[in-house]
Amino acid sequence: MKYWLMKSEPDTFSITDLAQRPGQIEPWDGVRNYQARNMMRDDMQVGDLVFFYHSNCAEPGIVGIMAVAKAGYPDGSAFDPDDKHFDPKSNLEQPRWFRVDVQYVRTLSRTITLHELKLKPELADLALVRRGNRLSIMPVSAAQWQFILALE
DNA sequence: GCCAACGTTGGC
DNA sequence: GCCAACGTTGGC
Repeated sequence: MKYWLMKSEPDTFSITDLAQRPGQIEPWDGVRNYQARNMMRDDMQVGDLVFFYHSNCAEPGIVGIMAVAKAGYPDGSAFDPDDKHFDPKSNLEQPRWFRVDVQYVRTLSRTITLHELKLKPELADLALVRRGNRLSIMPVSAAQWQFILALE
């Protein structure tokens, strides 16, 4: 089993939104970055655990845990001309973008803030805290996962 | 709202 | 293949 971290702007989609979805499952679509695409398409498996990270908000940080409920499959939002994330270069025969389904696991008792994570030498290699990082999906090692959870 | 850091696009 | 222009991300 692997561990991941996925960012979302809470104004667009928050951990609370996920918890209120039917079955508490949500397709994680609209990702238009090749590195993130490759991870969803090739590496994320059912049962993998994922930190839910709130970005671009008053208190950026990890707010909850979710699980991969469905491995990578073509992101249909790329085929829909009315969708914000429509991409005319993606098609059914050769889909360019992929998504996974995620399922709510739990909300943390508090937000583990980006500020706090940056202060920990143990997390120096975590992509999230590295300068200039903009990846919206990133791997988390088992050691990093356990360390972060122990901060809760 | 600002802006640094990236990623992508497209002319050449 | 280079690189300037442009668009986006996301902390602050």
